[in-house]
Amino acid sequence: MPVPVRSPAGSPEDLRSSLHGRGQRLTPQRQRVLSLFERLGEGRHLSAEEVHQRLLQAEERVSLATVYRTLRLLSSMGMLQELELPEGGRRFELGGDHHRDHHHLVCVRCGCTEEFENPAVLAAGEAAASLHGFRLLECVLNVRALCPRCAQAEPNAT
Amino acid sequence: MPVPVRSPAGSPEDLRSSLHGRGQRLTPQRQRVLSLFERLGEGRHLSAEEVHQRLLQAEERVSLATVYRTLRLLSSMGMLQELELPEGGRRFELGGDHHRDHHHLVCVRCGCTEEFENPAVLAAGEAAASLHGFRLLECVLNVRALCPRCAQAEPNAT
DNA sequence: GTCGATGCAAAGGCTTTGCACAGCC
DNA sequence: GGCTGTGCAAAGCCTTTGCATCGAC
Repeated sequence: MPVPVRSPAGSPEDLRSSLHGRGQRLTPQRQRVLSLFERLGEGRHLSAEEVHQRLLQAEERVSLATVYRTLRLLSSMGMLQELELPEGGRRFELGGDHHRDHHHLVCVRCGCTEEFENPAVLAAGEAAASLHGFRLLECVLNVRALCPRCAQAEPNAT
Repeated sequence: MPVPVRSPAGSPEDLRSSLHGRGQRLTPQRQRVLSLFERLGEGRHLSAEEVHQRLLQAEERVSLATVYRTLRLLSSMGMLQELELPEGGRRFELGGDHHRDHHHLVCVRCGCTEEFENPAVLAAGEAAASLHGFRLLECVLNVRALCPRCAQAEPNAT
């Protein structure tokens, strides 16, 4: 295979060429948002407001409207991924290669989350999709639960 | 009615006693909302707005604010269950016995959904919960996909 | 009769959008 | 230099809340 050294997903060059392919541009704001997620590493979930705040703290001013626009853009490009965690509102994380089979254990009380993987889940999603003639895009398991600390504080089950 | 047999979950008697246990009351509005879901049967997903519209059509007027309050109440009592389908906004469905292992195939384009079950998913959720010391409440797999019709209309992937 | 529930309308988050200006290619 | 992107503020959606009245118990 040619593809020499695949540059890290989301590097400025990657981002630039992906954008140009769509007739769009690489701006400092877009770099800042993506690089924030890269600094944090995979598995960090940020809301739009948190992205905005962290950029402000890093002296990298980006307006909130642009944060929203950029999160949507990067998600549509697959560089970020939107989570489905109603407890905490909309959140985004880095979209790695694992993104089709990438699951969350969420504490419904304090909102803390753990990630895990399990190929059986993707297999179940694929089976269901093929049974109904759907084309699978992504398979997200959310396990709503109580973390050890909250389970202690709230002994009665849902 | 004597009601010798165990009344179906969510019957007026059930609802009344559950409410009274919490110092709350059985009102016509609350009956109307729950009975709407029962008429539709399990596996139907309605937004607050849809509940409101359907009640209006059935000449059972309930204000939208009360619909919201009632959906929240019934969910907290476990008689309804909130779905996590970001594509279509917040939705509710009847909370049956299957609710711990109850999954959705969602078309990201047209929003249509299919339900399926697969014990392997619950097993995966339980494994993850126990690994991290969490107490599992509910296990929801959302398979984001394209339904047959939309897949045809939009041949390119994510 | 009491106290919780309802309806209405107003307020509240969060997110998107219109517009003039800035800046990437 | 053209056309996309940005910032700001205003608008929009969905949901919740304050308050007077109603009605279940």
